[in-house]
Amino acid sequence: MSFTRLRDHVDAESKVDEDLSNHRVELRLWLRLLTCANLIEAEIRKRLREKFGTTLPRFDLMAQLERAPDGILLGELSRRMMVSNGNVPGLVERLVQEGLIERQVSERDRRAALVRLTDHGATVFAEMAKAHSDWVAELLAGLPANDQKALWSRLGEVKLSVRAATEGDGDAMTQPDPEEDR
Amino acid sequence: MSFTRLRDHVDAESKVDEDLSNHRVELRLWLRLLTCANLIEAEIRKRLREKFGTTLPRFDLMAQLERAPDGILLGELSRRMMVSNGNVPGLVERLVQEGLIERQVSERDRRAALVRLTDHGATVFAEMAKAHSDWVAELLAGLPANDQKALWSRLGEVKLSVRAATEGDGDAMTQPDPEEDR
DNA sequence: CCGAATTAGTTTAAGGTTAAAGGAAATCGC
DNA sequence: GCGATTTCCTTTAACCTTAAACTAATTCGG
Repeated sequence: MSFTRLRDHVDAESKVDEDLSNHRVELRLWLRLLTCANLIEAEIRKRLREKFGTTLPRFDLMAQLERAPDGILLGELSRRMMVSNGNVPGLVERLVQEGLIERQVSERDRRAALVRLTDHGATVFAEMAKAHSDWVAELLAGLPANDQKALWSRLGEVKLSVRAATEGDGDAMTQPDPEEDR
Repeated sequence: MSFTRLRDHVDAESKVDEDLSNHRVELRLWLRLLTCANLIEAEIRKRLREKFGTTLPRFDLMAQLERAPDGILLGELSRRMMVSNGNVPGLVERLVQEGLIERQVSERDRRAALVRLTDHGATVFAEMAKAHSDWVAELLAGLPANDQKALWSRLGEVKLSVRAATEGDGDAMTQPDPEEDR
């Protein structure tokens, strides 16, 4: 993805022009962030397909289950995956068909259903997770470890800034971060 | 999105353990990068829908056209948008229906078709681009300008690292960056 | 208790996304 | 010229995604 432009000039002194120059910095930052995320994500999707015949959403779903050995409710799953509720049943159904996960309706609350990895699913996921980790390391190998840490910290500021700016604007679903992103 | 885990321990000295600790750093960086991109993108999608009744892909397509006043070929469009070719005709058709863009088959090469913004499309896009720029500035307002610049630079390294790692592995389509991301 | 509100999940319609296969026009090599 | 190749675009099938409407079970307030 990509977008926008803005043909304005910086180094002005009025409030308005200061704002415009800020826009440019922020837009450029956002566009580059998006470019990086898209490049990495595209490569991971491609390799998941080629090496494992699976997709990123399926991998992501299994990753959530791997962390919840006792099973997890569909609603909680959609929250952790940061996707809408309606997304989940289809995804779950496909993984059940593949024998990688299993569904179990709760006895106590017959609306609720727990999903968890099957033994086979756990085995398959372990392989994929290893490969995934290696791929990410490979893709980011060009950055010195210190730069990686610095980047991670600054992205923490980004996260806070965005969360602060979107809080309460109908943002009912405050999304949890992935476990490794704390 | 989110994924992966890795329950390993750092501070070892063998090559293998060093690698594992590197994985953790890189994974954490990637997951946080992804979280940030998703948070921002979700908010922008939401506002485009609520305020303008449109979608991010449509906005993105129009942004590309806005930079190419003489029109652009569909293939070039798909390259700049970083989406596959098959994606474009449907998107173009919807925007043509809305009267925002126009298609014109080339006289010289009857395979080729140029698309460009209509006058109405240009007007509408200008409004949206202004709002979009303001939104991004708002979302990133929590970061000091210096941090933004530092982040932008480091993300440049990320981009290079990923490009270097994916070069030649069947990566026929080396994607151009968005204009503001140079 | 029992009606109202809440909660868990599903379905639906519309759209975005991809890889792969295919059609049509232009170009290349001889 | 003309067959092979390349290029531009479209179509297809499968999947992912969302918001919104809906079903069903549970809980809450009297």
